[in-house]
Amino acid sequence: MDAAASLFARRGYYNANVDEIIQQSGTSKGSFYFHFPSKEQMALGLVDQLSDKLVRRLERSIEAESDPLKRIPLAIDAVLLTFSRQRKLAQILLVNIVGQGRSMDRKFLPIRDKFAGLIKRELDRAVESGDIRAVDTNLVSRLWLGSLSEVILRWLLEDKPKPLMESAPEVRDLLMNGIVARGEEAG
Amino acid sequence: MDAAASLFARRGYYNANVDEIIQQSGTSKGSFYFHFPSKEQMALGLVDQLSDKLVRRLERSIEAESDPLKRIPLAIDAVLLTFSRQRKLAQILLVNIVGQGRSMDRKFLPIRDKFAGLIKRELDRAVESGDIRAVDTNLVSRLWLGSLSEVILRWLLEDKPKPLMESAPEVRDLLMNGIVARGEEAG
DNA sequence: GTTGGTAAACAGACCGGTCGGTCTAGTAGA
DNA sequence: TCTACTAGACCGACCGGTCTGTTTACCAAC
Repeated sequence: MDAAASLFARRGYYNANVDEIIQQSGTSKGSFYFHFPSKEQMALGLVDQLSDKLVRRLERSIEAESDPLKRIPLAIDAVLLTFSRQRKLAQILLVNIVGQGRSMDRKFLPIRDKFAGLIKRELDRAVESGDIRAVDTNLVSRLWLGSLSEVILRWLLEDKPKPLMESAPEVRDLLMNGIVARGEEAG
Repeated sequence: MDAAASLFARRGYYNANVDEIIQQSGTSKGSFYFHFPSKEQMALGLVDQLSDKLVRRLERSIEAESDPLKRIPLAIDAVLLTFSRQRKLAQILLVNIVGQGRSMDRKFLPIRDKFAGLIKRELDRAVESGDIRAVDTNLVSRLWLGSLSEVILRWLLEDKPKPLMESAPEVRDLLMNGIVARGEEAG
């Protein structure tokens, strides 16, 4: 029951025990283990599903725009906006996906690839069209992924976080600034 | 026994049980709980200690240089070099510090501040001296922290990671490029 | 130098709670 | 009556933390 993803979001993988998940979703142990082989597999599946949904959402948010140099900031905004409206999603996809022990972390690695891949594809488009410098898009996509993760992570964990969207313009500009072709300007 | 920090590095906080830590360090339960009030406090203390040591190390690596525009890349290199030589340290400080449940994560937040603070101080120097644009150093320090974390995290988790230092020059340039004053050039 | 006393430090058996996961007994629908 | 699914009591392993000693270090008194 995906509704019980809240638990993973609120307490992390290890602290969200199956009994609670069951209780929260109004079902039972028997039911849970009929549908999922194990807690681990269930978590893996959940994360997979959530990340797919997010990637699709981001792609949809930029499909209307064809200018690579506009698509990228659009996507950045979409990421920040989506997470700022869905803390749970952010918590799971950015925080609770790391630090669960080597083997778990490894299994979660492909998730990060999905996002990095999305960024990379956009960067590649922009490079091809000559709008940005011929950077190592693979590397840049990771730098960006890390940057965005960190900003959002702070927002999630801080006591009195200022609205995430307030930083959006600056984040966008700073990231773009690092890669736009000399002579051009971001924004 | 800090020698048993290896366990945290290898298995993560929740999977490193006290019995193993004890066994690995050749001591006993009684001894452990004589020195530390709890597993949690011990982990917190360990992380604190490790991060302090790293910060000092980084500061030492740039103290000889006074030109802000040279100090920064120097620090970036030092970070990558240190971690590439000490996987354990990286694993603990970058991976196992997140996703341990909300309360734990919150307690670990100050650690990230230490690093972000270090970056910020250097950026501030560079802004003051006019070497870089008047960016929001607070935000940039976080973007950079995230970028570096992500790059190192991949390197830690990937199967056949290429040497971390190979990416160093490019990471350095990309980060610098985003902030140097127009007309100047990084590196 | 030996004794005795004290407290810091260590050892490891043990406990109590927790938590994935299983198992048997159902129930609903066809 | 057969199958898909649900219920929830139960189990066994695990694991932080405690408890009861025992050792070690140090020091004072004789």
